[in-house]
Amino acid sequence: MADGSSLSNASGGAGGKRPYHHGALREALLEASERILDRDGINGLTLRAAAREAGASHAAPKNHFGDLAGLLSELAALGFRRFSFRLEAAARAAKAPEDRGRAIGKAYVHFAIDHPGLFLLMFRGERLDFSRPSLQEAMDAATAVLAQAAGSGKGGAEAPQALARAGRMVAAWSLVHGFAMLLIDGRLAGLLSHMPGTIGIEALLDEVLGGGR
Amino acid sequence: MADGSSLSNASGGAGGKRPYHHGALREALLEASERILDRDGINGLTLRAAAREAGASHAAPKNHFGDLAGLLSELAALGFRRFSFRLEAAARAAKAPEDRGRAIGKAYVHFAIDHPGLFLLMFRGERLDFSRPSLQEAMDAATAVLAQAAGSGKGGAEAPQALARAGRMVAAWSLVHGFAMLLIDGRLAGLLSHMPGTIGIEALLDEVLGGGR
DNA sequence: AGTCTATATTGACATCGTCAATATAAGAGG
DNA sequence: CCTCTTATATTGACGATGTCAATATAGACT
Repeated sequence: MADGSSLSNASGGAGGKRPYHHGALREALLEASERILDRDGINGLTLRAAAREAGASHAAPKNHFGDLAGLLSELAALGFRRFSFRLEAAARAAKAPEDRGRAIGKAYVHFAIDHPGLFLLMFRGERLDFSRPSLQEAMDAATAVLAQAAGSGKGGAEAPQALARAGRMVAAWSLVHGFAMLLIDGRLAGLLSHMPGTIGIEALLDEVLGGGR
Repeated sequence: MADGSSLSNASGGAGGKRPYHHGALREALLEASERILDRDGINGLTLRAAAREAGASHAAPKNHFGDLAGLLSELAALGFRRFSFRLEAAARAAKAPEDRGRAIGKAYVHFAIDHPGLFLLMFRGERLDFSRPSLQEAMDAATAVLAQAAGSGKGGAEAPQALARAGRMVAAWSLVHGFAMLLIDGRLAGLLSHMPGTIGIEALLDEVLGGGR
């Protein structure tokens, strides 16, 4: 997943003459896009920048993604697949079943911390094209992981029960999502700097996740 | 606040000849920007579009805001001031002190629902210039309202107490912020459509806010 | 009056997304 | 092997955008 060494066969070589056809330009563009996202933020991620970083001409992305929204959507889909993977891994790693929710919540926030640009891209609908099947599928899969995690207690389908279950699930989702968003946007930095001693994000996150226990 | 009639003195008049100097171009640009934000979303809000909508030349905003980030930041500052006002009004309207937190939470989400574009602009740091004093002040004021609302229980300044208090405050903030963000981004639409009967956003929000009681 | 300064316009440039036209390579079918 | 077709990539162009420099205008101040 983090490999990518086998994909770039002609970009940086000393041979100098790139073949007219890249061979795996789609993957190269996605990798370049993620690199740009991490380095320059989402505003630096443009079609032309991605093409440049991948060593292609400025209009090359059109063949593979059609559109800027297409490139961003495929990248977001990739992010959602990784996101699901990490959430599931965290759930599996939790020993006791009652620790699962907390473990998933921590994995949720940690993913946002590790990949802030990607996370923001995934959860900012404006620039994405939700009609893309790959994005739809990846999003649905991630949502399913979250729903399954929060809705562990089995309940009937009657309205009041359903509302209560949905409320618990959305509350848990909102809690971790809001924390991640506020943190990524630097909204908690001032608070943390005013805290005594060496209280960091982890302690605060533990407190936030553990408060409802 | 929603007036603005007295500011546009020469834009749409039948007289036709605009004076070289607008007289209140700064306010006109801000009003035009908010109109564009509501109509076309944040991607449609450009310097030139704002100038166009205000009936000025394409470089006019430079004199008042210097920069695109400047215009967006002033608009965000305006949003934060309105935000604080509504949160405080909600806190005042709450009869019992124990209802205050819930009232502020609902006001928080309602603000996001009423002004999604503005809310996203306010809480997306990428395009803002936080070195602007007006934005800083407006943000700090809003944060103070939230902090005061969540930290009603007075506690000492020792580390463990401070951590617990910060945890409660951040948890409450994260909960409403995450709910607002997910809702605005359409992430809860699928969930709501699958709910039986006529369960709407309000019921779900009540459930989310009441779950911790 | 005259001058100064804030305000607004015009024109230009680099960059961006997107399209049409063209070029190149790879594979299919003879 | 040789054509023909198709997928892939490049080039050039266009309008839109942010930003800057140069210029124009009008109100303020002396």
